[in-house]
Amino acid sequence: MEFTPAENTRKKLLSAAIRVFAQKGYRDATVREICKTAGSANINSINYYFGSKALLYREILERIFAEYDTYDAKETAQDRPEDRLKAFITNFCIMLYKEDAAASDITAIFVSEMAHPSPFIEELVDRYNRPRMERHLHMFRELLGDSATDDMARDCLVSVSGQLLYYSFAWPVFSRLFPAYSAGKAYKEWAEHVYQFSMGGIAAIKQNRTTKGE
Amino acid sequence: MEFTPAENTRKKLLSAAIRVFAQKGYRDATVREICKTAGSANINSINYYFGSKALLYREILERIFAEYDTYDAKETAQDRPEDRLKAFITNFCIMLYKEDAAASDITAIFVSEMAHPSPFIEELVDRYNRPRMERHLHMFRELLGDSATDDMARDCLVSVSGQLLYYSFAWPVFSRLFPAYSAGKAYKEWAEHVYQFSMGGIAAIKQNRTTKGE
DNA sequence: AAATGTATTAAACATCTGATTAATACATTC
DNA sequence: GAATGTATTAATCAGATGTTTAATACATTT
Repeated sequence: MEFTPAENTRKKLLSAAIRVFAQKGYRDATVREICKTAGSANINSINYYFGSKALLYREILERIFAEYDTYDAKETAQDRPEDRLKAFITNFCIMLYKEDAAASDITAIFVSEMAHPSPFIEELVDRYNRPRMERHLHMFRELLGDSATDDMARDCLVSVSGQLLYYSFAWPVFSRLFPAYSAGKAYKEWAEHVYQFSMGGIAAIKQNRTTKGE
Repeated sequence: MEFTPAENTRKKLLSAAIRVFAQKGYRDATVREICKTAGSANINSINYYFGSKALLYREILERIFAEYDTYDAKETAQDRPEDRLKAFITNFCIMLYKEDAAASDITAIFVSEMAHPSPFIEELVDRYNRPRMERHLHMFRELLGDSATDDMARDCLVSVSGQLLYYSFAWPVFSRLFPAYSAGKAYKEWAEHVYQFSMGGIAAIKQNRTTKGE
């Protein structure tokens, strides 16, 4: 399958934009740098192919949705809540840290949205985060047992999410503290640790609740 | 104790800058908005009193160091590693989430530095993060027991830090998912949860290591 | 009272950025 | 082969931003 020259330029702009947006964030990424990264494409190219910088960014977000949706099936296929938690953690680590530059760039954009939201944050939350959050809350209630409150499930969700997201946004600090650590190499061990740590944490919360309740 | 008019203007500029930097980040904060927030101070004021936007930002970072140093004593005073962990978690939650606008603004700047570091990041890591990291690694090795490796201690440190920092940087997403949640009101309960969850997690890591090792 | 130093204001400058326009080259179609 | 539509380039615009300069007001000192 061949592409027209135009489609090639468009594709080059898209992957260049993903890289630059991931490194600089939406605001700090300039159309000039994106065009330069794409291989000396003209400044006008972005407006020609995408309409504006904002619409280019929007199209990239669309690709994030599509990419992430493919991971959901692996998670929901599991029966036992422990296995769903394990799949959730593993998938997230793969998405974030596997040595596939494209994938980790996409996630960097996603994390960048958290810290400095663009005008598209509402849509992103509605389409990506909310449905997953509902699923995960249900999963934690199963893991915590009958005496679990909604607040407990939410706190556990935050505990796990916080661990998973740490490297993504604290990397500039962490990498200076542990120069030898490579997130790309270690993501399997890290996923295993998060699972062990979280199962222990959930057990402690569950037991604490049971103790208090009797 | 009275201040000269100049000192008043300088102080007003400083607190206005903290607020604006916290909301917008270093790059997106404009000197014009800072001056406006300070009460219609002239645009030139920042260059007059601080030399430049960058030097103003640097002075604010200095204040963050001073603020955070005051919390260290409470933590290191504890004898048992469990109590130090509890103090570490509690202090962090107070710094991050207590309903003191000035403190939470300072933390927002700190977190913004993590995700999108300014040229001052090296100094910030050296002066603030590294000494604390060493202390905390030591604490986790104590909690994990003799069979603990450096990697285990580091992973547990990340697990706790990730939980603590989650709200700070994921707030734009989280607040849309849980509109009723108030980080300022709930910081005590959150600190208690992180402590329980983390002690359970540490126990699980410790036990897993012991099981494997025997 | 004059002189000096500090504080404030207003205007302008230089740079960067997203967007637009006009012109040109290329390919396809009729 | 002319006409039409697509792709690329170059030049320019309008707005925002950090900084600088010049002028003015105020306070203190001599």
